[in-house]
Amino acid sequence: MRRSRAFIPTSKEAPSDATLASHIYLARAGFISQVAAGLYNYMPLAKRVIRKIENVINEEMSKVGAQEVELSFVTPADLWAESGRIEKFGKELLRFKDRKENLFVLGPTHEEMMVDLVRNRVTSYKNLPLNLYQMKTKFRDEARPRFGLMRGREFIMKDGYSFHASVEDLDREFESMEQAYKTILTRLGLEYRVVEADSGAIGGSGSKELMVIADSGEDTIAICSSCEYGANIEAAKRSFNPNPPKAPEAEFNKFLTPDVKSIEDLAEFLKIDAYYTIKCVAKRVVYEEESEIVLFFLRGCDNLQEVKAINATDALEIVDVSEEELKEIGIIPGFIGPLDQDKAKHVIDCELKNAPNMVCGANEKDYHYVGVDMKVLEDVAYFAEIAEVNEGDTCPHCEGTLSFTKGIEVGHIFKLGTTYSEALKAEYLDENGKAQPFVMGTYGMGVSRLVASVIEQHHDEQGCIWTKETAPYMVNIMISNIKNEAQVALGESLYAQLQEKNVEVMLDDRKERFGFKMKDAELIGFPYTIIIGKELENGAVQIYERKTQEKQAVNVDTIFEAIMELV
RNA sequence: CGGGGUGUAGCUCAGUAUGGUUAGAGUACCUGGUUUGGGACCAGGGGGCCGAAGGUUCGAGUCCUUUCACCCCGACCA
Repeated sequence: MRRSRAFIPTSKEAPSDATLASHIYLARAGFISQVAAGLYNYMPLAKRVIRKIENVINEEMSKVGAQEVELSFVTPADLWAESGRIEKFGKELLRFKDRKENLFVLGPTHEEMMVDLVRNRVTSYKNLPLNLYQMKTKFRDEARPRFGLMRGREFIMKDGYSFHASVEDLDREFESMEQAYKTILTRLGLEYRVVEADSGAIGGSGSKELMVIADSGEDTIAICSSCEYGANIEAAKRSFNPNPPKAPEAEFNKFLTPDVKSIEDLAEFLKIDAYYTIKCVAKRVVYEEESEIVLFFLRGCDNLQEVKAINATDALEIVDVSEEELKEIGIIPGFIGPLDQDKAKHVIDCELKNAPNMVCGANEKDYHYVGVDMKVLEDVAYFAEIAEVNEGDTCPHCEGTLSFTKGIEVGHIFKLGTTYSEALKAEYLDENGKAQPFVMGTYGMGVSRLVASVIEQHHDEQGCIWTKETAPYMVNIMISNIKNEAQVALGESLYAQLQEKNVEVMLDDRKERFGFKMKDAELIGFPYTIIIGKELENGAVQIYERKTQEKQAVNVDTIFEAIMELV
């Protein structure tokens, strides 16, 4: 492409609202332009990057036997009613009626559509397994889209779905897809981590997220210092503390603790470690039809993990509750304890099961119990994992310690089991001629989010630094002075030669000054720029590598071979 | 969905407290000239329903009411 003809509106100024590097540079370098909240136009450069990422995905998918399809973007609302997700998704589903008053939704994901496509067409175990996927625009009417391509309402996702006759076969496919996804991210030049994730409302027996490591990531992940373990903080586990602080020794006793309400005060007042205190987090737990106050008890040194709390209570959501609401039902904030607690339902963190030497509220103003042995509640209370892991906690799989880092969720793979096939009555006949629901897996990867992720990981103050597999053009040929005939002649000849070799090449033939064109090339982020300039008189040109910002002199006679070596 | 903020030239923003010539700057764009190794300079030029609708006033970018959009924090997010 000739730069003079290219539609690449670069700008010195970033959009006023852009905060992320990927948003700023993709906008400034003329890749994307915003249309409305969470909606972006992809301009030629972005389109090329997207296509390159899609090609990598396609190649890896075809290696593992997945087949590409494309389902319609507009989906009948009936299907969503059939699976029950029309309520679950709520306002995120963009709904509308056609001229015949039929209700449709723009597809936010395609489980229902894919099951509908396969049911009654694949009817025998002999035709399983089957793995179908598509690259498709998705639409989710998010409450708060943000961060450019990172969290748009409209975005491109690769979504794949597999169908199996057994859980074992699903496990095999899941493993194969995890490997394929890892290969894809490695090829794209991304540093990532595969982590265990919360399966959430979609259910299923397992899910893993592929996280691109970046400070700007919206997810917190816990990773082990010595083994491969990594997990989203929503799902992260830990081992019991192998070296707990020294336990306070006391006979079971009600103890006067005037005005001591917080865990810090309590630990200070009794001169004990917060590890031996029991904290209560009161929340309102919301179900489909009703809501109620639930008391969550955990160690004073821990915090409630809301996703775990939701899973433990089967709730739709959990919201804060005021002290007044607690007093109304006879609960005394600051002195809430699990013993003889009959005012509200409660959930106790599983680590407190059988824990001795604890201190907790006595459900009476200004009193705490000391010397509590939680064993007394062993058979009567509901224990569940509700505590959030802390940095420094012990890995659940080895002796290592956990630390936190931020990640961008670019992939999520699920073992769905039969959730959707049962809901949508999608069945096949097994060896005995008996109808069985498909065992399913689903595998998502955010294509447009990957575009942003590459830049989050690969940029500097000058702009984008594309990796080889993602670059919109591999080589930029810069003619420093367009009035110099020798420079133009060499530029044109190299341009033709590289095109001949199918190298993706840009020829900067604009009538601009050297500095302007360099800044532009750096902002866009071509991996290599061939600078044809003053040194041409002495038979030399330069190769500028974007990543290192180094210029290397090359003899004119060998420049073609030199650049072919690099690309 | 709660809290906050912003809408003026393609883009980034002044101007709005206290209403008053023809609404400004930088940048981008067009013309001409100079310049040609780090977003260069000089001269000239085009570009605006001041988010929208009502209202107050002799007069509204500026005051009042309504509304829409976008952004930020949080909640939410297979």
